[in-house]
Amino acid sequence: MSSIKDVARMAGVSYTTVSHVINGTRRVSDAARQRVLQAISDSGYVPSAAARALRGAKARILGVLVPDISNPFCAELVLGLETTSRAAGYSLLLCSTEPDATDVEAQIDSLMARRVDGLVVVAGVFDRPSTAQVLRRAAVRSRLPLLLLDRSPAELRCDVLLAQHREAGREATRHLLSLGHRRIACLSGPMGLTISQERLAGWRDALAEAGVVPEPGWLAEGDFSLEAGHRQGLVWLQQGDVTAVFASNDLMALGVLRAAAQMGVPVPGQLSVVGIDGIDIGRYTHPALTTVGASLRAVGQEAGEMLLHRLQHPEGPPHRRWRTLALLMRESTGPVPGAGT
Amino acid sequence: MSSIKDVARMAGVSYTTVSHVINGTRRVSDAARQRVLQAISDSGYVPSAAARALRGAKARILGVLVPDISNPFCAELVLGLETTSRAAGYSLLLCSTEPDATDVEAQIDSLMARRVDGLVVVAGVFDRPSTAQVLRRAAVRSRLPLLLLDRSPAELRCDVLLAQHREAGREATRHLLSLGHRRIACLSGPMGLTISQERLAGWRDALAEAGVVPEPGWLAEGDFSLEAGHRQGLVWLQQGDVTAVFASNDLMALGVLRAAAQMGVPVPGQLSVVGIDGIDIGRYTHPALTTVGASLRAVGQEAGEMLLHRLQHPEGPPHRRWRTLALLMRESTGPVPGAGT
DNA sequence: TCAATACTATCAATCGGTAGAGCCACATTT
DNA sequence: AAATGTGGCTCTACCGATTGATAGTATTGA
Repeated sequence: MSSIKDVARMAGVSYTTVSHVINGTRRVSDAARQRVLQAISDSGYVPSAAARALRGAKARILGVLVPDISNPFCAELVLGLETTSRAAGYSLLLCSTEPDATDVEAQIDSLMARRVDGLVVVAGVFDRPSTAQVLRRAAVRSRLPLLLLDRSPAELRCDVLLAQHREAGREATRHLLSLGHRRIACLSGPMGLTISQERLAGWRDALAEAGVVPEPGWLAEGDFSLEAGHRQGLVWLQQGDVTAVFASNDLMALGVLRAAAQMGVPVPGQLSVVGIDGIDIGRYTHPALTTVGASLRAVGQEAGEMLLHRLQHPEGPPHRRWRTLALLMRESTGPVPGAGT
Repeated sequence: MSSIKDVARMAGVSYTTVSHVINGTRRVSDAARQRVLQAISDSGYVPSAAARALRGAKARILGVLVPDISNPFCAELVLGLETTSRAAGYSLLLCSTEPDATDVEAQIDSLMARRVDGLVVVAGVFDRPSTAQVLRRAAVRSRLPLLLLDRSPAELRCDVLLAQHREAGREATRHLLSLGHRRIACLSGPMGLTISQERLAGWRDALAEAGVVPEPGWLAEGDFSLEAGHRQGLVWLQQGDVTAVFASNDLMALGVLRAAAQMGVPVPGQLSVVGIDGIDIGRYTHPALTTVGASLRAVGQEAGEMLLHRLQHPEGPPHRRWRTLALLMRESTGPVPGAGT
């Protein structure tokens, strides 16, 4: 790899001059500039980001911590993030922490070592206590700008982009209730995660409002995967005592749809399913997934904008924005069976 | 951010000693070591990767160029890549180039500036002539180890992980033919992409073998998106003159399935659909998608291993591995309608 | 007692850039 | 003619780490 000195030698100038040509930081005669540009183009020279960063400039990298990039929720989010941050000249260092989340701390260390300018952390990642602690320390000690998605820990002063998960869960469940369902199961995400708890609470809220007392078998815990939704969907359908399922995320909801299809249970004729998130593919399944969500690309973009804004204004008060989750009524929910037309 | 000097000051030793403690490069007395470790832990010091990289060490970053991270094909691939590379201590710098692929060169420059140790490039990205040229120059000039997925340009000497796309297209189409289909449409990916061309050629091969002359309306071009599959699916179903669709990737195939569901056309009763790739979600749709593919996580892992191996052995001859695509027969394909039982 | 031999720990050069200070030649002003 | 200004470039210190050379201090043996 050629360095600025090689270029300087080729162009017959000092390497300071090369630097000034590249950065436009000082007047350089046209003759010298031309020779330098020629040398740069001939050698394919690209200034070392490491050296620049070392000299005091920013690294222009954002770290992204998501639980699982193969979950469209994360993937679409990252896409939005990429769009925004690339436009601002930032690159993305991606960490997909699950399922072997044993060494998340090592990943964070590696981000710190690279002196990322900021960090976007998706809720699920933050919910591991050890990870949260490492992040907290990092954010406090090195003033690392942090944008937390869907999580707002009281003890950490950082920007957050939140959603009303409890309300979302409530709305999803209310939607089912309004269709006449009473026996509504909840496939929760991992109980250790705040968003799971909130969405679950929303389900409980809505049932309570309607005077429905959930039976023990109506609640199950999954891990946000297709597989988990599928497995639990089969269980519920075999037992046959719920008419609707509220899944804590879209991927599990799709798994439940699959289970229903596999067992020949018509959706929404015999079973209604609602998810949360709004992943793109939910619009294209059959039946299309009713869900509570919003465009995840837009969320990613907004998250990127918030973080970039913070980089510009490191000292301002923490921002707290809400993303709106709306009921996207599609085809996987319908009137409770036997409601009498 | 604290530096090695701060740590040295806190511990009352020279910063050389701190370095030796961190790296275990030389004997340090227990007393000194303890003080250094304490200072490191107190200050939350993490060595600067930039400074290390500058001093001659590797950056321990791999660049990843994918067309679209929100396509599960890419996302699953990246997940596999992440698993392998993280285990080896490498981080991933992610670039999702589409749809506004205008500044891919800027993205590559930014990767070069960061002196990534290696680069994984997914076929679609390489198929843009200007991008290919930039990559070629970069690979040649700075000996940047490159792993190309699904593309093997004659003029570039680098490692490749290939698949028999033509054979895959042929196999998918043959599968439809073996079910009695004759009127088989092809929803190709962008014609400018090599994989699209190959898969398309496979479709032509199989039709020719069977003595079927494709009609003009049977071929359409999409952009690998759900939306494209959906749109074209509606067109074909409205025209009603094909009994099967071979889609050049799974996402478009899912779009076609959606179109069929929407128009009340039973699959595989009235229409058969086959895709290529093997994305995970294809197993969970209804009907589950018949496709020609393999575990994409495994492909990502293999790609990672190949690239890491290359980093260890920069001088060896280029490797050329084949990933196998196999027909995954699921539920979206069946006998041609009216075949008479 | 002194030299040779470990051990430790420090010094200083270096990587590739950036930027303040300085230098030189020429033009303009008084 | 001397003083001043200015455009164009170079010198050099520095960022944070690594590493070969080196220095200081016990320990050991003769």
